[in-house]
Amino acid sequence: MIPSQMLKGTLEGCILAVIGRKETYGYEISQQLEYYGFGKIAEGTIYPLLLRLEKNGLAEAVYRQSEVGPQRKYYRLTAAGEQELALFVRNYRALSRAVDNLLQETKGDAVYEPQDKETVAGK
Amino acid sequence: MIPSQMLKGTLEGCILAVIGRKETYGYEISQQLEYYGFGKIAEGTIYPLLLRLEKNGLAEAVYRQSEVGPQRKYYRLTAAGEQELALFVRNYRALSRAVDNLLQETKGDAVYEPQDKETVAGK
DNA sequence: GCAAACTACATTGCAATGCAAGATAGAACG
DNA sequence: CGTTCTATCTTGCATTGCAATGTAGTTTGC
Repeated sequence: MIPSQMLKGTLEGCILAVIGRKETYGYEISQQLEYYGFGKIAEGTIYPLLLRLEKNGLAEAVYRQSEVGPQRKYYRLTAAGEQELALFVRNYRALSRAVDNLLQETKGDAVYEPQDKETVAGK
Repeated sequence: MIPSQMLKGTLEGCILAVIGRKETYGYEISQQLEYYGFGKIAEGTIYPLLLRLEKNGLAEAVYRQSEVGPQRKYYRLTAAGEQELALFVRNYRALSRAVDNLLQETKGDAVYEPQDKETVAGK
């Protein structure tokens, strides 16, 4: 279920993308991420991340009443947030290409030629 | 060039993939990664990671002489390392699918209906 | 009314990991 | 000898996902 280390750096961008689509709040974001196949992302991950986005000026928030529970804190992207999102997409594509290049050759398992002889040495 | 946070968790798997293709050593791995589009990965990243792989039984190493410089420490995957690599590939694919799902809808910028009624959920 | 369940947000402290900076050392070349 | 390229390693730091925990409003059932 997607190891946490692999989410580092990616999750922030993904949450920017979620917010960028439509104004939304933490609890809903966590449901969205699950829907998209990220698995259950802990609340202890999401809320601090949202606060960080706000603190860094990438998102801004307003409280609104809910008819079904406590107040919700709705986030939307700032201009800086949209730039950051665009940057994330570029970076993610770059990583994705690199990994795909590599794994593609890994599949077949024998693309590189055999190398020179052994000259063993202790380890 | 690919922010460091985004490499977390992914880099280890990629290095497993590089080693899995053919026995190789740290310095060459760094050149391979650059060739594949990962950018320059610091040596302070690669060598500790290789030591960790060895310590965790995912790779094993032998020293060999080089004709052009100091000794090289060649790594190859253990059986456990190959399993770990296979696991990484599965996890990476899962993440990749999730992000692609999300970004795909982000592109057009207006895939979600302007709702405020529930009727919720994904498209 | 009261307990449970769901919604909703937040904080604390920890663990994993990429990286900068710096050290060490062999080989080749002018 | 000094510089450059090859090659490995260590220390300490910053970032960030997450478990654990706390708070609080709303709804439902007894």
